[in-house]
Amino acid sequence: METAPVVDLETLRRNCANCSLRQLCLPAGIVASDVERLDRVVKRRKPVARGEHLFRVGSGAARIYVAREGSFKTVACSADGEQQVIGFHLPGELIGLDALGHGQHRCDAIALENARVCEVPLEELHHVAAQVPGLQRQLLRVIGRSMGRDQDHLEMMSRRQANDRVMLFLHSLSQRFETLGQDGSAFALPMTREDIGSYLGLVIETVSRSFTKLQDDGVIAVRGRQVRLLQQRQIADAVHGHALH
Amino acid sequence: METAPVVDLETLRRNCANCSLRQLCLPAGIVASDVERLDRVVKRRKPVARGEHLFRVGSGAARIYVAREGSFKTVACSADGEQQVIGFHLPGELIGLDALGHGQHRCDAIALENARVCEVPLEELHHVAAQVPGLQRQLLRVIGRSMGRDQDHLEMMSRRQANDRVMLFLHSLSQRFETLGQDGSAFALPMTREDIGSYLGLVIETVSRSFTKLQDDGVIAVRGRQVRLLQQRQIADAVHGHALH
DNA sequence: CGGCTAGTTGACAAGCGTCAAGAATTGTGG
DNA sequence: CCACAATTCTTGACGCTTGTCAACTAGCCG
Repeated sequence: METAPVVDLETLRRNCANCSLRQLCLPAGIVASDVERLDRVVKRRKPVARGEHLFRVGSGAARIYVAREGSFKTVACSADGEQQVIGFHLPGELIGLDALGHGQHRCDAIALENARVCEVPLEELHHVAAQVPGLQRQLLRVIGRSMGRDQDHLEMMSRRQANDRVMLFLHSLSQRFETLGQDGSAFALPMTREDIGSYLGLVIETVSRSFTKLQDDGVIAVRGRQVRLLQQRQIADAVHGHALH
Repeated sequence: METAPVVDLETLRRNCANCSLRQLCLPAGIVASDVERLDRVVKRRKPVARGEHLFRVGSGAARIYVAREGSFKTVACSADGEQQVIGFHLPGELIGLDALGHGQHRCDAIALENARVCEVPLEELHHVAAQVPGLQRQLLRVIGRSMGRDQDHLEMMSRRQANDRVMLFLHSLSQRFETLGQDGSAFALPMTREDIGSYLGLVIETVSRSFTKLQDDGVIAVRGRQVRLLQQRQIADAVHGHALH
């Protein structure tokens, strides 16, 4: 058996240049020869099993991660052990930016399903970015998009009605799935109701009741983690602040 | 009268190298000669009057700003005109990062008092950062700190009790004033109760009641916008999640 | 002095958290 | 492949916090 070709294929498939997410990720808008330079500093990591930590609060942050397959949650922990989900990370989205400010992670990152990540050492990224003009710009762009998702999250939290929060949440997920080229009107939630509740500042019972209410109103169809958005119009209206009664 | 020396003094005072905020801002950790290169691309702007907009939703973002004197709020607007304060910006803190993702501002920035800002054109900043190794790192650091404040905000919003939100808010402000070398235990709020309410997801009446309650409990002393933190210990406990009854 | 905005306080009710029980789904070992 | 356990999720009843509405007070500036 010839193993060499298999290794080559594997390597090729794992290159930034051949990655299906490259348009969303750091290589976007960078010429091929420069992508290769970026590629050399990116480490492809072993799969992360469901429930496994990618990093923990307090650990130093010499690198940032990109979800490659599967999704993650980031969880901030109070001193008393109370936890709060502060972000979900779908493929192509950055993980670990929370440590940029003071060099230590402020949250745990946990895989919601069996997943893979790319690992980018910050020091080497800086080195390449100094030489590749587009990379620095693209880095700020993906960081900016990450901040945009955080702002979306904040806008969910600012809604007083649980139903509105849940609708905004579903809308946001829908958009992100569509960005990934997937169906934004029907998808499987990668997280539990508990995670959703923590993320939205609601208890699990309220999340459950909201799903039921939205289904009764014909806005969505839910069965377990499978969700279908039936009245995207009504959801979009809620997103833009028009009251829904 | 010799006007020339006056101009020189003015210019000197306004340089990054002589700025009292330089340790918190982009020049931190950069050697003098490189600070000068940064300095050349930074534009010192006219004062921004209280209530005046620094930028508006939808406007393109070729630059980022640093509050220099006075503070700002950023306000996200739903389509129906409902507004939500998503951030406060004290001197030394960045404003305008919300446009990094898609090139358009997602919020209005409004001066809370008569203020001044420094204006940094992004394109030229990239140019300098590519040549000054420390600047790129420092840029990510200040962006990271900005994200850290956003995370603090999220943690306020995730508290269920209005009192906890207000205490976390006061604690956060206190820390930020101390970072500026000011007294963190007694300060003047630059924003209205309405702004605080919007920022914390509470109505103005609830904010008012929380202030009164905290004062009755001897945790703080409030008189209008003047606040004094009396039991920092109790506030710190609330921050770390220990219940306060 | 008078008008305006900002802030405070009270009464009431609605929405959500809490507690409790049960149903549905997933995982595991025989 | 089934049975059983462990999660995960749903539903109901009840009470409390907070939003809503309203009236009033305190500052501020012309």
